Amino acid sequence: MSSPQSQSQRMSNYFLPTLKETPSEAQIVSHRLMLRAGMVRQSAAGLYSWLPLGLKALRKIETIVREEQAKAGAIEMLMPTLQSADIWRESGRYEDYGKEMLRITDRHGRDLLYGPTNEELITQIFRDNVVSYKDLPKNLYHIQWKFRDEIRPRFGVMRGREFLMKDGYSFDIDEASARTAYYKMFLAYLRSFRRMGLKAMPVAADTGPIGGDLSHEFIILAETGESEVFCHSDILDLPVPEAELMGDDTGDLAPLIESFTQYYARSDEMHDSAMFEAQVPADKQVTARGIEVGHIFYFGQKYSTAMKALVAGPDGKDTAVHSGSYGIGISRLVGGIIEASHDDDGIVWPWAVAPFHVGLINLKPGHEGCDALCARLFDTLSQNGLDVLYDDRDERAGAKFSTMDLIGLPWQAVIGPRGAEGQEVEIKNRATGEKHVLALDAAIALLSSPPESAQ
RNA sequence: CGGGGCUUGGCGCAGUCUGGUAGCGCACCUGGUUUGGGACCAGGGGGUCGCAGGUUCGAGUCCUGCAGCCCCGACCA
Repeated sequence: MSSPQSQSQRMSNYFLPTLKETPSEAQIVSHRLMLRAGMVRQSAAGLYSWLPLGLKALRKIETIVREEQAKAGAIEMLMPTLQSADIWRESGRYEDYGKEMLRITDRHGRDLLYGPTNEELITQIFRDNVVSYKDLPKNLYHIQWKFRDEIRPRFGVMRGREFLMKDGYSFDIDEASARTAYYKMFLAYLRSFRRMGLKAMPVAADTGPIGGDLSHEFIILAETGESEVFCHSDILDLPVPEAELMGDDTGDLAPLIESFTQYYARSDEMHDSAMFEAQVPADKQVTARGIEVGHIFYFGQKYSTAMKALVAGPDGKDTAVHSGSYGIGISRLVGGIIEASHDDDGIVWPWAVAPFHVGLINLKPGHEGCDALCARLFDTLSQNGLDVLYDDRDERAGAKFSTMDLIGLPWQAVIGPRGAEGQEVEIKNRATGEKHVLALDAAIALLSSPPESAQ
């Protein structure tokens, strides 16, 4: 009964194994809630199966990233999870990477590895297929599972060993145009995180051997964040520039970027307290905890030189391309969003990444009036393109309310015998707890857009 | 990888010190009563007690080895 684009579900047909009690291994709130809400199950240290509800949230985040990458001109592709060790030997990282890299030998005795990142592979693809500056610039990305054999995986999906990441790579003829590529991604990241309902702050990051000012981490603020961040409070309230501001003529992106980078913002590893005190007025100094959800950096000719990714310039001479890489931790974001948005009763999903928009509760399945009104609401919302999770189980009211609060869908629509009588629906805003009793049409109108507080 | 802890039914736990053939709550099944914030009564199903050795008439319990998982630290998207 739902439209093709809607992914509405009846709970009686769904797979949503919720838990009343928290499994003992989960310590932080997002991990606890993801287990209790039936989003993931752990299969081994740092490895998780994504159950239907968790997968839906993951896919929504993925879609936002994909759309914003497209707007910024990046092109999607897909590279394999396993890579040949040969290209890593070429770049010199096979030896350097250490035990974090999972090394595998196939039946022929060839050395493979489960990719922790893809600079080598993309560089190989690039050099084999692009030979002229006329084909530049290019920005290629993929969204793929990675593996890093962390010494100590923890925090659920926030620091698993296997993780879903969007990683993109830009290729430019010189540093100036590479800088433009970097700026575009900087802005695309701000927009992506804002769409997910997050306040993400770009902080200066270590540029390593390359130097320069082109490396930023994007941090979302959450009390349980892994690192401490120090910033000027104004950076938190800067408006995020719209995509329309970014045509192909991007010569003047620098001022936009500077509107962010002019403020002091650093995580603990780069923090300089003397500089902080000097640059930020006391009443604007913010110290908080955050979770890194993205990292962009320019690495120049590091891989292109080592791996001979050369293109002919206008003068006919070969030069190594200038590259940058741009990562977003997609699976980590699921945990990060929950860290940033929950309460004592459960998750509070921002509209854009909620697994379903509306949780519909039938207080009395089998009651003719309730069933009919629920069916009408379910069908209409679904046909309007909304994702509805319909609790049609034969459970007590309290159990349904608790489950719905736990999984945290932005809107709850409750229909019981009382309301069915008058064709009325009780609507609850999950974030604020605010309730309204509305006639069917008014309820449909309200449920069709985000609750204000979730925007 | 250093330090600490844990492993008993799907989940949370007791039982281990002091050896005697496994228990509680939740969940699940059946029947009944309930029915707007995780109900109640009665009955029921489900566990080679992480694995492998050993001691013993007898091991969840004692000994040895191994594995898995969690926490703190160092490291990281």
